[in-house]
Amino acid sequence: MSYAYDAQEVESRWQGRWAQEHAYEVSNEDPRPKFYVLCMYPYPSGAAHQGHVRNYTFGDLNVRWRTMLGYSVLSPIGFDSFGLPAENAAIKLGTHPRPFTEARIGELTSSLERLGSSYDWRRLVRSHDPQYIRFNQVIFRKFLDAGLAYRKQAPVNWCPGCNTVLANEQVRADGTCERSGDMVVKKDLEQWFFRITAYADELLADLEELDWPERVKVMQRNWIGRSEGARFEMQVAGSDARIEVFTTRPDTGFGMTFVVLAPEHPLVPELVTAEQAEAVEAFVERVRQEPEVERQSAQAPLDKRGIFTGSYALNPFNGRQVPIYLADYVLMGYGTGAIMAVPAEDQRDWDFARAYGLPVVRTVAPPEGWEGEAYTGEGPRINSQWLDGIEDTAVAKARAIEHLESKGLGGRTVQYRLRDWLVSRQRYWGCPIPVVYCPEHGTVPVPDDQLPVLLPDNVAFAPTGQSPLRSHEGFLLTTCPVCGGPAERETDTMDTFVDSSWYFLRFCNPWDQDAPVDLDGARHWMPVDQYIGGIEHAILHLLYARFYTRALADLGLGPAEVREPFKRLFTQGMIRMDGTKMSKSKGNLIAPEKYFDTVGADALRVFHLFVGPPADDFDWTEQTDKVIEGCRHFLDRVWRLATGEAEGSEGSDRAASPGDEEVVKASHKLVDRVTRDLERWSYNTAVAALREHTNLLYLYAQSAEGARRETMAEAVDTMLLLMAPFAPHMTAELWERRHGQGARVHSQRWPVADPAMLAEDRVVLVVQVNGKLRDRVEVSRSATEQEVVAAALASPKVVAQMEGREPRKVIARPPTLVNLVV
RNA sequence: GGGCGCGUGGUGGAAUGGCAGACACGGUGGACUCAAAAUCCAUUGGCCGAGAGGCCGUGAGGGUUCAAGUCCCUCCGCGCCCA
Repeated sequence: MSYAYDAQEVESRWQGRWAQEHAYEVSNEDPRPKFYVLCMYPYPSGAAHQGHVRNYTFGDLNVRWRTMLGYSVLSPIGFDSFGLPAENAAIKLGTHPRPFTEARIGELTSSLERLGSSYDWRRLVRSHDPQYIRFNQVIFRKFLDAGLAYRKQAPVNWCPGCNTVLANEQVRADGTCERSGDMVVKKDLEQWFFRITAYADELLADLEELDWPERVKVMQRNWIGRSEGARFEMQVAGSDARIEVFTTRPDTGFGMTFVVLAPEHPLVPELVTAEQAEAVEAFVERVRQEPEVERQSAQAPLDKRGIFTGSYALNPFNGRQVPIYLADYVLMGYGTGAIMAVPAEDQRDWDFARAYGLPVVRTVAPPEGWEGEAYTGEGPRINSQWLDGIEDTAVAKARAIEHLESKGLGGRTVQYRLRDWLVSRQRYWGCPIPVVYCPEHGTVPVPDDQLPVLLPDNVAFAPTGQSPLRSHEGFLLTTCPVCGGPAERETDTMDTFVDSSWYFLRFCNPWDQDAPVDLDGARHWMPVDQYIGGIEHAILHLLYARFYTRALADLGLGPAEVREPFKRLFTQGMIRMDGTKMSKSKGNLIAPEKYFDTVGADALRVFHLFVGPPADDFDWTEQTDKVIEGCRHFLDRVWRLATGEAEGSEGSDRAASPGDEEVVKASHKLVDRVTRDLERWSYNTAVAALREHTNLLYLYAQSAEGARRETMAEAVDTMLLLMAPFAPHMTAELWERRHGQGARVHSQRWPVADPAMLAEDRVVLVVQVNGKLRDRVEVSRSATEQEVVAAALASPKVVAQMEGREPRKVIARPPTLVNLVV
């Protein structure tokens, strides 16, 4: 393979210059309009993989383009450097997570630099830095003071593989850990939570105004899961006990023919009759062993999944006694842990009723000829006394709620699926939770002047189910900040999603020593104007960050007006191989280094931009290397044009001709096309336009009259400007060679197309007969309806198709289309 | 089961309701070369035809429209999210 230029030499030289010239360092006092571009900061797993390359190429393109548009662009980078992989590696290799992590950061940094990414490296933030730990802990303490952080005993998701608790979001739909793949089990433990549910309504409502992919908004909406309904109490027959239930369909209350409780429900012992005691106990014990997902996935036959308690409740609508059952699919953690079962209008209740021979009473009349089972649609109420005949479900719901309120049994309520965020982890490599337990004073936060609480280095990493910090006495044993008496430190660390929930605020002024977030800096730069990352963070990270930004604003730790962190979000597609995501654990990573060493970073960048829509997944195949070669080939063609190496590309100083004019017009069209494509994130078509234009310039250079020197020079300069965000090294080199020492393509203004040059005098008129293309005729741009129809009818091909018939109808869209209907 | 998205040449993909397949990868042919590589040029959806040209064609079927890859309905397949 022989190339037109030495990519390695050119690229490393320009990377050196950009660093030396501080090209992408920005000041908070910069008077230009601001633009904040951010790629989700990476977990440092070592050298970059193609997913990183894609992500950071998109980011860098935006940074360089926005800069050329005249913005003061904030482009920071950091590392999400706490987390399990480093600790697992430490256990496996006998090293310490810190040097391990820092070595991986070094490798990833090198990859990012070799890619040509432009960052303000002075603003680097790493989650494991003592300063970052300190501010993480300051925020935690403020949350604690404000009641946003609290500790409680809770059944939690425990991953036996990772030896730690997981957040709901980290458990996959099949009940396995998203990290290790082990089956997650339930454990009752004392855990720390953040009260994200306090913001549920706001997090839901504010999604509306975000310029985010609709798909991501839908996922967040579903995750928050707001449902309006009623909460009410039911009396247990022959007892003082009351069962509280939540339902979204209070209007179907007359159809409640039984009640179902979660097996863990605290009233269970009280409700179970002597005859049923043994069977219920066995049932409850069995359910306790089942993972939550299996309980909900409805695989096992239903008649094995529930049991009668022997007791009855009173239906508050009609006063009838209904049996009380337990079933594994009712969960204590959601709602009240008890449901009113209406088999006629709920399919799962229907199935349960069938399995246990329970009655079904329809309260909404299904349409004529309904042969289905449960009916959840609209229809007049029946069998419902004072609700009978009402067709509007909303009205019926309101009446039912009024009834409950008037009887003092309950009322309207809003229920969320969203749970509070469980943030404690029984692992070492994370931010310590800054709390001390004193026998006298209980839970005491570590005062600010004693922060940060840092991780000790000399710990044993054997996974025991307890944090390694627990066995480190020097860390564990401390004194109470209040009384000075002996006390123990909290040994759990924070979920790493805590670290990534506010790093974008820290970037605004990472030099501030006094507070996590500098209010002036955040006011200047926030919100992030363009956030770029993977769809896999659609729920977790993005929701937590939105919560954090609001909580910080409310506590005065962030600017009050900054409540949404990410104005615009772009979620890039994944790189896949053989149908699965590329990842280190699957061993199918393709390192970019081999491409840096051969075709160069610019070619790899152009490849990622060219190969398909940025939002779509891409399958890496055996053919991919060929496509990357092709991108290098394209760059070589541009290089040869720009250096005069391509045949005829220098041009001659002849007088201007109509052919030159066409080239000038094509350049203006190119500016227009590429600019619009960048605005709509259509990088693949932008590259296609650039390649098309290159092909055109080659033909121009080799045309009979030859290229005109000035015309060619302008056309090539325009190309270089447009390509500067795509292939920064090559364009920087060519620009300097063409414009002299010190000339910088990335400091130029982005070109603007002259609208007058976009309009052609002559256009192609498409002539259809009965909607089928029959001919193309050239007409004037200003051709009238009469003129285009006349031109169409004059075409010999059209005359042949018409076979002497008169058009029955003529559709004319001058000057581009005529359709003759016969 | 529910919701959302997607099905276009051998391959990746393009196409504000108005010329389907831009731009590439691969293939074929040519120029250059002793030869090859590299480079440059041409050609490349299928079928029929010597050619001019014609017919068919965007997962399947139907509909709306002068005109449908694009809008609507049904079905099939794939993916994602929630169950």
